[in-house]
Amino acid sequence: MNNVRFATSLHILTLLHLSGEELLSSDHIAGSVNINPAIIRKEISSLREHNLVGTREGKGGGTYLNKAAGEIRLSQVYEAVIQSPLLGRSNTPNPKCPVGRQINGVIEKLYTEAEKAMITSLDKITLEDFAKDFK
Amino acid sequence: MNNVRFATSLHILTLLHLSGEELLSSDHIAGSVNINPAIIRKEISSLREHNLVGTREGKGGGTYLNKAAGEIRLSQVYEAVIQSPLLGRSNTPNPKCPVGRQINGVIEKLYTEAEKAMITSLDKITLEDFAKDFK
DNA sequence: TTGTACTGTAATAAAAATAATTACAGAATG
DNA sequence: CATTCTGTAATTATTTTTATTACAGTACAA
Repeated sequence: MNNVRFATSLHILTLLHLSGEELLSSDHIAGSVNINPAIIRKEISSLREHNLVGTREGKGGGTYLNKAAGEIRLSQVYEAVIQSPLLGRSNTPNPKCPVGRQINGVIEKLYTEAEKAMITSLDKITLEDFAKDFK
Repeated sequence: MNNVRFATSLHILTLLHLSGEELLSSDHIAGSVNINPAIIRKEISSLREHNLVGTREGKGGGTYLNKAAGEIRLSQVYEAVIQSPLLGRSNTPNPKCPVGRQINGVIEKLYTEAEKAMITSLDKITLEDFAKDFK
């Protein structure tokens, strides 16, 4: 996962949490994250698909947390954002070689285990916990 | 880490392990992984810096495991290969925003924890264990 | 009922990361 | 000293990721 999406989503969610009831516009969020509002809206789109946030369109619209911060686990944020295997891609090895033929299966099993360990650690942390580190 | 390096290194090490005492050339390995020999040599270079393998130059040369497969933990392979944060990069947020100002620190702490959980799971598996899945 | 301020989304372009290729000097062998 | 390897750098190509632009659609509120 060599991108910035997880960090961006955490940033968005933190802002929403700390802003209480107030809806935040993508422009406002973009100003804090320091990236383009269209990217923020796209990211929010993923978060919304995972029911972590809701949005209201039109004038005065914006985004809000769809559940209490204590109910949002960082593992859910990870799930909303992940698109490629945590530990990287695979090769397309030579099927004529016994190792080449089997390695992707073996690697996938390994990666699944390792990712699970990571997700378990994220699962213990809620957005509320995360936000407590901001003074 | 959206690249293929971990998979490549695992492949290399598995071949070396299963080939016993025999030195393997980068050409031979490249044939099984199905990538360019120069990339294999570069990858081997990292593994060698981490003392996982040794190489002999010149005619008849090649690469060999530098320790017993049971002594090589997959966490070490990960360390040899990792170059960017497991969970992705950070933004360069707006320092005028309280959240923007602090978030990279908070994220780093989180990422470190999550990565540690993942590494712990890799640490339990040796190359020997890994290779047992090949029939 | 119309102007304004939002979102959603797609299309495109730009930048960055990754992988592949090529080349060649140097090492060890026989 | 020809051959077969490695090490490494330079270059190019490819893929991924991010940024930009544009505009239709929604909702509010005057």
